Amino acid sequence: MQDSHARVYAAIAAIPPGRVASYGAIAARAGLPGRARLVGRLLGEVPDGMELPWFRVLRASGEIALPRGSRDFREQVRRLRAEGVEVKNGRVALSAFGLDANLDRALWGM
DNA sequence: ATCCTGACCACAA
DNA sequence: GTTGTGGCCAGGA
Repeated sequence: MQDSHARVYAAIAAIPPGRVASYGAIAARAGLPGRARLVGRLLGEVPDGMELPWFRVLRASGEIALPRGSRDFREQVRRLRAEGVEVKNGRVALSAFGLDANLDRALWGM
């Protein structure tokens, strides 16, 4: 396993229950700014058994990244709501539940 | 080596 | 809301 992969997993594992973070924010917290796609790729390869709060990772827009109506999509909504995160129309308000709502902008913007 | 794809992101129209 | 553009880069063909 690559060191970068381990750091991404650690960053995801560090999201507290009831909160969410974007792919970009996770990458940044893993010391890999600008590598949001790596996070997405890794999440697609998470083995069923692995203990990881993958459902707390959303797009920068707050949308769930999975296809609407897919089994995993519904699973993600269910698990988020189970810990108090409001999901409206496949989306979460990062301003209310996001860990670093402004981090993405700070990294790429300006 | 190249080309294409993708649980991404921001910015400008 | 919607493109489109450019950036990122691992994996597979």
